[in-house]
Amino acid sequence: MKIGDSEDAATPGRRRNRRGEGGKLRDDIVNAAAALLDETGDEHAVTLRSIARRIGIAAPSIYAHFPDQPAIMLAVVNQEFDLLAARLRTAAESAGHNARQRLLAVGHAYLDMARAHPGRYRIMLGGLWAAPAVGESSITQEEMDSLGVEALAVLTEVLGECVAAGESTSDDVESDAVALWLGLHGLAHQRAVIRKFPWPPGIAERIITALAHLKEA
Amino acid sequence: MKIGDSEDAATPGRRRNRRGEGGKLRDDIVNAAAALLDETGDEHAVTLRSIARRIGIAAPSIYAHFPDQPAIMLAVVNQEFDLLAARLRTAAESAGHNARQRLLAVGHAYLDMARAHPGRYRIMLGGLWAAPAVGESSITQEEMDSLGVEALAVLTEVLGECVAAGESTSDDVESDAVALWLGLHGLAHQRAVIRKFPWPPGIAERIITALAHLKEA
DNA sequence: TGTACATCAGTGAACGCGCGTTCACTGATGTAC
DNA sequence: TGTACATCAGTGAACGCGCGTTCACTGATGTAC
Repeated sequence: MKIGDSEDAATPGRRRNRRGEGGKLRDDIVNAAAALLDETGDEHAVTLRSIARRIGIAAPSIYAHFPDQPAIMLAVVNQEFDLLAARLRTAAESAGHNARQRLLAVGHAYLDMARAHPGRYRIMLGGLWAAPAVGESSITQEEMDSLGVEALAVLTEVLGECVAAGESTSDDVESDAVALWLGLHGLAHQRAVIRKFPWPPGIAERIITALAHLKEA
Repeated sequence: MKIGDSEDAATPGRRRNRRGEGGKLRDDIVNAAAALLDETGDEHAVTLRSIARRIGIAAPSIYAHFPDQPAIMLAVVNQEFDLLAARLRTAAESAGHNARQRLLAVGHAYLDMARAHPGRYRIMLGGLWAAPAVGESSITQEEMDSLGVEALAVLTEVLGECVAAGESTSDDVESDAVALWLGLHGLAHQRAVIRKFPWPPGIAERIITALAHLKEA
């Protein structure tokens, strides 16, 4: 390599996929985008060129898999929401049969996921790619609407169990599940954004028990 | 003007400030930045050039008033947090002497402010300019830390009044004020970001009464 | 009252950068005969 | 079994764009004498 060479492809470790395995690059692209979100927390840092650089491909190669940048973001966010729903379900299952413990486990699983990947979480629930992207890009309204549904369903489910078990005095499980989600989100989001705030100890339990109308322990 | 002329300065309406009044441009810059946030919701849309275009000045003129772009963002956010605290105080005063009504008024004032300017709100509380900007730009840590303090103080105050009046069963006013703020923020932020969600009717009261531990009406 | 001058409030051209996107292309690999 | 060929999985150069930032400058306005 001569001095002065400058290429977009920084990591030469990558080998071209074999015939029929071209689809693997799609996963590499989505994972690279997620990693860039983790590092920067900024959706604008996820450019075709930054993704290409990180994987070690040429930028135009991405066009074989995604029509535009918002499509990549949607793929990341979709994957992340699926993962979130799965984590919440796992948390509920692992927590046993006590309704109150199941609900607390789900709430903490939500917060843990946000804390593990603040940059990703910030974009998932607060990304600008959301609203204005529809219409100007390849993203459809249905794809947008279906995003958080699964996760909210898990919350609604465990809250309903609490009511059935006499642990919660909620008079409207659907509405209180939304309220609970918003409270969790408020905490998760501000933790992801500011980090230095002197959070009161037990703030998570405080929010969950209040919004879920749990009886005193 | 000849055909083919192309200038950055789009609005020729502006007249140069008189001697000694150069500082007026500073306010114009901050207001233009806030207006750009309202229109786009995107901090990256607030560039030196877009601000200059909107005011009708040349981009380099900004350097006389701000050292860099983050400094402009901080000025906007500072102004907005001051305005928020003032609105919350006004809401409490206008609501009379009933502690419960004062708290509800403050909560709704918070939500109203977010709803009136979603783009601004999103950046104020979720902007990326926040954490990583310190150190790399002209923004100091003290400036960051002092941002939401006033608004939270108002919430703490009216919640304390509710406890004193026997309207709230909170056992820890400081912590519950933070919890209440986070619940309000969760709702305000998601409303600012997604907008199409079928919010349950009365979701705001539901969140406020639960987190403030208000007794049943 | 008149005039020279300092200063204030900006301007306009230019630079290098990273970006999305296009275009013609290349070279390894599997397949038909 | 050997070989020609189609196709797959990409490449590399180039374009125009908006950006932050620099630099030397300009022209109106208030002030000192």
